[in-house]
Amino acid sequence: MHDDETPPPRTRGRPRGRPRDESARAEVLAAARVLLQEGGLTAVTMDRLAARTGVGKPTIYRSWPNAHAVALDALLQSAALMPAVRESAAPLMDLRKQLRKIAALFATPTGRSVALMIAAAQSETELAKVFRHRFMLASREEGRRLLARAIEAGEVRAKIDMEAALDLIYAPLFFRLLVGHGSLDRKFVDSVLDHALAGLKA
Amino acid sequence: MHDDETPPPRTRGRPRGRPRDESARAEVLAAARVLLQEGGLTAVTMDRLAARTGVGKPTIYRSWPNAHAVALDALLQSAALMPAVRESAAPLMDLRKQLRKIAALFATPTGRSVALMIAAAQSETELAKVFRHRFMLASREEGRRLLARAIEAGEVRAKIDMEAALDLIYAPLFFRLLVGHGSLDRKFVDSVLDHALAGLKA
Amino acid sequence: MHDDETPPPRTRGRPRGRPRDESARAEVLAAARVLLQEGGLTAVTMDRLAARTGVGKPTIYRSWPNAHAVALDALLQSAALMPAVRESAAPLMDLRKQLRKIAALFATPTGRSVALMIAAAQSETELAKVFRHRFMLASREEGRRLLARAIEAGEVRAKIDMEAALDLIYAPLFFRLLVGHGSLDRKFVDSVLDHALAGLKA
Amino acid sequence: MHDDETPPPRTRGRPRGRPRDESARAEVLAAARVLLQEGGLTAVTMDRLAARTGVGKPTIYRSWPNAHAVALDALLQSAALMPAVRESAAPLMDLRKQLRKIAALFATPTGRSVALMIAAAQSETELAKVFRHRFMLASREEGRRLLARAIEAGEVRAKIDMEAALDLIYAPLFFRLLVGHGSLDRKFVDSVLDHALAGLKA
DNA sequence: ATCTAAGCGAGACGGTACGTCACGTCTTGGG
DNA sequence: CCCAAGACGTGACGTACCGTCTCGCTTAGAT
Repeated sequence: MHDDETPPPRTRGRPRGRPRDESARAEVLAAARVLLQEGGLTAVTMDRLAARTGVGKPTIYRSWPNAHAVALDALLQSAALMPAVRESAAPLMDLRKQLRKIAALFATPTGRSVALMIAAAQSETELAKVFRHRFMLASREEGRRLLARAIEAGEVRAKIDMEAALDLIYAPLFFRLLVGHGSLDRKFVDSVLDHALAGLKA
Repeated sequence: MHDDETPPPRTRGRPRGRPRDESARAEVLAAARVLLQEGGLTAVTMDRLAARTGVGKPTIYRSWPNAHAVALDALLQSAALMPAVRESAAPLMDLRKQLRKIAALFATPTGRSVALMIAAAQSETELAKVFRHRFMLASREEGRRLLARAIEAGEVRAKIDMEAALDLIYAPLFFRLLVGHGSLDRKFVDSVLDHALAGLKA
Repeated sequence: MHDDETPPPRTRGRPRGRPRDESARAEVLAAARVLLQEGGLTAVTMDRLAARTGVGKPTIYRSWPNAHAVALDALLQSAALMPAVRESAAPLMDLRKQLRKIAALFATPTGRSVALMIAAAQSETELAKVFRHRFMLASREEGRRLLARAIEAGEVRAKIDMEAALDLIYAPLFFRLLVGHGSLDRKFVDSVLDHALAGLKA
Repeated sequence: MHDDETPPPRTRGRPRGRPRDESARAEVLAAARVLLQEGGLTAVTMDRLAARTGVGKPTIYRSWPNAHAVALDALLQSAALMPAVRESAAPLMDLRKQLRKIAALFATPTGRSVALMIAAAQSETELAKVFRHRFMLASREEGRRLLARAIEAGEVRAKIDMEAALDLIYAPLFFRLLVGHGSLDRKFVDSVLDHALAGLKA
């Protein structure tokens, strides 16, 4: 997924040469997941990944540019991250459900990894962008759709600053995850959304 | 500031022996500031600090537990960070002014350092707590006071969830700083505040 | 030349399958020669040979057991190495001419490669033996014939230790090549031969 | 001995800072000696030296520029290499004794290491020069003195080309060591010397 | 006027991880 | 059945920092 080599636009045919060993990639990602849990992001080192999996270091470097990239990929593969919400006829309720799911995810050990990842993603790499879009903005985009539908339904007034509104709703979640100054439970999520919507309603 | 050494309970008199060289501490912090700007947080290493300042590594370790601590201290010393706002008779305007100041700070190169610091502060050290309280929560506490005064003044209704409201207002700033998906200008700040207050007003 | 594969005892007909591409062998040897000049023996690596020639690594391994073998082969192909001396009626003069030729060869860049090759040939491989016989002992054998003829002609006394005498004459050349403590010019060659023959003459 | 740092001409006082741990250096050299015997020069790698001795790799690099340098140093420390011959009243006999000693040394496993070292010393480093002078030329210089005394004593005629004569005597030893085409026993040494001296005698 | 404890710079120490290179082998699809 | 391409596990390379330690030298209060 974070392969550093842009495949040539070979319209047909395999790319020649021995294909990469996908099982090796999978093993590396699995090991990265274990290491993430055991010791956090800093525990995910190339040397350890290679030692645990029996995969050679150059092989890992062929698929990822550095150890953080592996960790990120491992995190992204963690299933059901930021899962899409089934959209019903009540967009604001869908929004609430989505926020609750995110909060629940952040409350698990994975949440800690995500926070560390946000931290590591500060360096301006392509990787960082991928992470931000996949993790921090994907839900926000889904929220944009839901909010638009709420406007159509007349549940939210049309004249809002969509970007500001979205940050208003999603930022508090990440803020609490990063700062840890308060709980990330359903009550908090509902309260945030209630206060935000109070200013958005028709 | 982050000195790890509990001062001996010597009730009076100097502690015997050669006193610490305060000028060395200052030089180290200055060098840390330069390194932060030059190459970000990862550029602040003990070896480089020692080499640039001519201060011995053990001397630095006497005052800080690790390189990140020095960087944090350097950042904290950056004057006028999160400056207190002079409180006027219009608390909501004071709040707006404060948010604008924060946004302005985040838009400078220092903002980038702050973001990196937030990242580094993810590890659960005493240091991280200091940083979070000093940087991320100090303004929020000031906001709490302002909001309380606005309630007294009848500009905001009394029945609000203060914690949620505060996150609603402050989180978007940090969110944009960390994710960088949008500008951190006055327009954004005002819009966020307007939408938030719309749900809070009496 | 160093092909490790015994040709199948197929008495007639082509050996089945795609025949080896002889042009590939030539390209590899040419690339090896270039690399030898550019960076010496250590610059001749399989990866580089394959990359420069567009020949697959396994293909190279089919013809040579390792990179040094290719370099040696390239060196051996350098034409006119240790050329046979046309034998005249004056065997001692022929000997002198041969030594001068060797010294002249050693004084060229090729000489440096030969020295490196001698070095590399220290490991006890079949390759090393080939190199030693082809490079270091071939001339010595020619010298043996010349010396024998000189004995027949009465120019050298019969009672000599032929092996010792040959080393006496040829060793100094290689010694200077390897150690580089003195020039390898005609004057040196003549002087060595004069002193050696002084003890061998009838 | 091959320390890469020229000590400042500090006439008095220690060089500041923690002094190097000489016991670590000794351990490394000992390990190098073992590795040399076990697997020859190529077995002496930094990783193995570090692993066997418990000395950190950077520490080894502080004292030697690369693994070959360690091996060379280990070899040079091998006591009694190219030992000085006690000079008697019979310089030609002293010479003979010296040559026999060298041949005896070359016949031991150490001889093989020396040959490998000569090989490795082909690259033009400072190390190579040290090795050549210490190993290959030291005895030759001793021979120069002995030959000079033999001339004084009238045992060898005055009009000889000293450089050529020395190579005539010493080169065959190294030649046989490197090429291995014949034994390096006392008989060979004596025969070489006899034939060489036959052309040098008064 | 000593004595003595602590801080000072310098820099070596054992470690860990880095990212790269070359090795020699293996595995593809295509010729 | 050979070919190129190229991925594979191995293992060494030389470097950067880490946080600790050991030096000989101030420095300055306590004796």
